[in-house]
Amino acid sequence: MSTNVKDTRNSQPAPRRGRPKGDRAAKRTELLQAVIAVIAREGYAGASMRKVSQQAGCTTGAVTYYFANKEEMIIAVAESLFDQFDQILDGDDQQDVHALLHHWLDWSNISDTDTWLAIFQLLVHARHEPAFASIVRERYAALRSALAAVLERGQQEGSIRQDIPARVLSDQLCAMTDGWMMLMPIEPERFESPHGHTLITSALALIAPPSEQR
Amino acid sequence: MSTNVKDTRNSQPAPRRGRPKGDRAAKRTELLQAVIAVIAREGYAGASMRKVSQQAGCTTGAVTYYFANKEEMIIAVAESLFDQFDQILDGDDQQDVHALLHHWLDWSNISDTDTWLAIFQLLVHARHEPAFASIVRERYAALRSALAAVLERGQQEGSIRQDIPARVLSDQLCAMTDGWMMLMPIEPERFESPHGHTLITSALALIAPPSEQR
Amino acid sequence: MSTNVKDTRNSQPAPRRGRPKGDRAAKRTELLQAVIAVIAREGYAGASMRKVSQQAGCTTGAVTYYFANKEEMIIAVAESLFDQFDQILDGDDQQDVHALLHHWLDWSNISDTDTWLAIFQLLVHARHEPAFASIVRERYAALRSALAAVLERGQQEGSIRQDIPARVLSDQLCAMTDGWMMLMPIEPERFESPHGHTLITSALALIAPPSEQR
Amino acid sequence: MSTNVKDTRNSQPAPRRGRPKGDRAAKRTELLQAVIAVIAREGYAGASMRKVSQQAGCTTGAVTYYFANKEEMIIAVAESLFDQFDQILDGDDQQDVHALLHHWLDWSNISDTDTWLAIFQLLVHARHEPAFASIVRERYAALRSALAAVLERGQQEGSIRQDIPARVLSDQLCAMTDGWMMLMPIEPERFESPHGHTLITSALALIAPPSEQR
DNA sequence: TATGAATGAGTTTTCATTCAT
DNA sequence: TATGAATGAAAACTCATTCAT
Repeated sequence: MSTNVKDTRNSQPAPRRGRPKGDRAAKRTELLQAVIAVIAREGYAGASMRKVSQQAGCTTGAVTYYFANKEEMIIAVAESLFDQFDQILDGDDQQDVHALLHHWLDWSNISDTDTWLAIFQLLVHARHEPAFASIVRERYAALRSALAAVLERGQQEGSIRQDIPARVLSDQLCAMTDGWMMLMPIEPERFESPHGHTLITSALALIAPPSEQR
Repeated sequence: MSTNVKDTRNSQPAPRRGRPKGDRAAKRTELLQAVIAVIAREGYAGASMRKVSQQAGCTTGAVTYYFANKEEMIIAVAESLFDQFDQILDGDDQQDVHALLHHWLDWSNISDTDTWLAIFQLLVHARHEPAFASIVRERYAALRSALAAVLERGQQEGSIRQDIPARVLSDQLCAMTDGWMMLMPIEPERFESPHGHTLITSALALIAPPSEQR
Repeated sequence: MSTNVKDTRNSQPAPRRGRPKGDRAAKRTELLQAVIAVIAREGYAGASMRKVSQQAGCTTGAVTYYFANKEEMIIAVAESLFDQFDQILDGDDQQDVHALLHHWLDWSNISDTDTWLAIFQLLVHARHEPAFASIVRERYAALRSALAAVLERGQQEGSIRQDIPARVLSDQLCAMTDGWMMLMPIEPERFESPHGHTLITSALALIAPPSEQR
Repeated sequence: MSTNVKDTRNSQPAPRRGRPKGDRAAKRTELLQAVIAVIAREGYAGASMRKVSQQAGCTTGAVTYYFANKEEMIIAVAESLFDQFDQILDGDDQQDVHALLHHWLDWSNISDTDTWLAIFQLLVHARHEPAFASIVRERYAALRSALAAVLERGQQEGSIRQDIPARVLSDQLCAMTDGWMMLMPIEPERFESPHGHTLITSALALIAPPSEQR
């Protein structure tokens, strides 16, 4: 089953520059985007490999050719999703704490909603996909750490309350956004402005120092 | 396959036919508990009616006898879950705000973890089960309102910060607990004491009035 | 299974006059009508015993109590249908050949359309219900004979063409009405007046003596 | 169960997987023939996809691979049946009215009885398969029109009675053959020669001009 | 490298039938 | 008599996976 056929993959002619067209990696990325789109649209339970192939406009054989099995595909998707997630956050100006938080909290700024929806779907099912759960643990922990670092800087600057450790604040904020994401597809009106804006403002108020409270 | 537990099930005296003595409502409740257990254990996607029947120790025919189809079963489970959830909250001493919040936030107090896990699984999939989504909207909104009422009382007593409307605070706390529930099965160690206790304490600190902050 | 319990049935208190209320036979007849209604509405393939019990407003147990199994029920229905069919025809003034034919051909005169629809459904499936096929052979042959007798009388009176044996004419007319019945549910507009009337008139023209033709 | 034919099917060399050489259309046609055979043998109600797959010597998965669902399969069968039916009629010498009628009426000439039996089964159930009913309306109307055209030619030639419109005559003949088809499986002896021949001869007599009648 | 026909286990659902009450 | 809970086989359908081409 796991023959050595794959070894020949490394014997690509030469590392071409730019986006390698027709390349294995490119096609794989294309398929991963299709998977993400399907998960965002149909949910995790409804994401069959057949639908993925239809979304990607290719055959079922193509999907199983690029991914040995479904588990491998899901894991690849998870990694890809966290990569995209990291990029979204890395694009931020890391100097300004409030800007980052606004960006972090304000999903309306986020170009690709599919990423959010899909990652959430996978987070929920991570429990039953053990191989994928460890990825979640590692990468999600990294995200929380990144946010914690920003918050700690804010605490030093005096713009974030200091009575709660940055790490804990980070955990709370992450949990809160996860909770929002869960209800967003069910009650979208609650997350559109101006109501949605209130959530962000009040979240910032929660973590502001006492001097800024009335 | 995973365990030989099933063998003990097959050694039942004999598959009895005909009209049993038990009443319909009791059996229905029993089946609903089986569904909840399966969802909590296998997740929503893995909750097939076959597994439910095995969990309940009956045939698939029996399950479809009590529930016309899967959707009806899921809806019945949703109602049952919210009922259980309401009971958990109603059991509280409604006078003491902090006690309620402790209870609300401290899942270690909650006897039946299955209820939490299953309700969360259903919340996530409500989006793709329209008939069920409306139930979630109504009943979950009621839960948030109940919490908001308690928080408002706390604000009048001066034990809850007053710069954020009680309704918004309630939304934030609910989102936060949802976010915790999501990660709990993946990283259980983060939610056991003493670490878990820190989460509750800090959540209470977040909503405490500024005078209590340092 | 076929215990002697049924023998006690004959020990009814006394042969009451009129329609025996609550009697076994009455209930059975009631159920048969329900079966006929279901077959007419849902077709043979869709006529499950559950639907019959719902139609009759009783339990599934009641149906299986009155009919040992489905085959027996279908046979009972077949007999009942032919009985009703005979009654419809017997009600006719047997003197007037054309009146009978009109009645025979004009289903709009027939009070109970269900009888026609159900009997046709059963005729089609008789082939795969051997026990029922023999009933069809006997009773349907009797119907054709009755029609043939009327036609023969018409031939003697000179109102029916004589170049074709009455028996054959009867077969042709029966086949024709069967063919109409088949298409009636699919293309009802073709069988409503005035178009439907044309069919009857022309059928009568087909069997009229040559002198009446132009 | 009824016969041990199935045992010989299990002794196939080995259930081959993977892409076979045969083209899709050919296999589809093969499957359609299997469906027709099953319907002709078991009736519409008994034509399950499992039996179809057994008839075709493949798995149920293969059948659902070629037909998205049963309705689509039935529709494909209907189209195929009408195509075969058209071919039967097109094979005729269209010049000779009586030859066509003989062919039309004489099913003993028709090689593939399955076509007749299956098409009749579907006609009966068209009522409960709306998507299929429209096909029946269109294609069956086309058949009647074709027959009407031939009859009209016959009327002009003087070989068909002129007191009844060709279109009505066509309807009557079609209804008559449908009625025959219905009883054929139940009382086959009535449709074998010489008795069956009488039916055809007399049908021709019914539509003959009065001059040819005695 | 890529295809897509075919598989077979699994899912929801329906149904005739059985039987303790 | 009559009920209705429960059964178990079969139906339609889905899907991850395999593999000859």
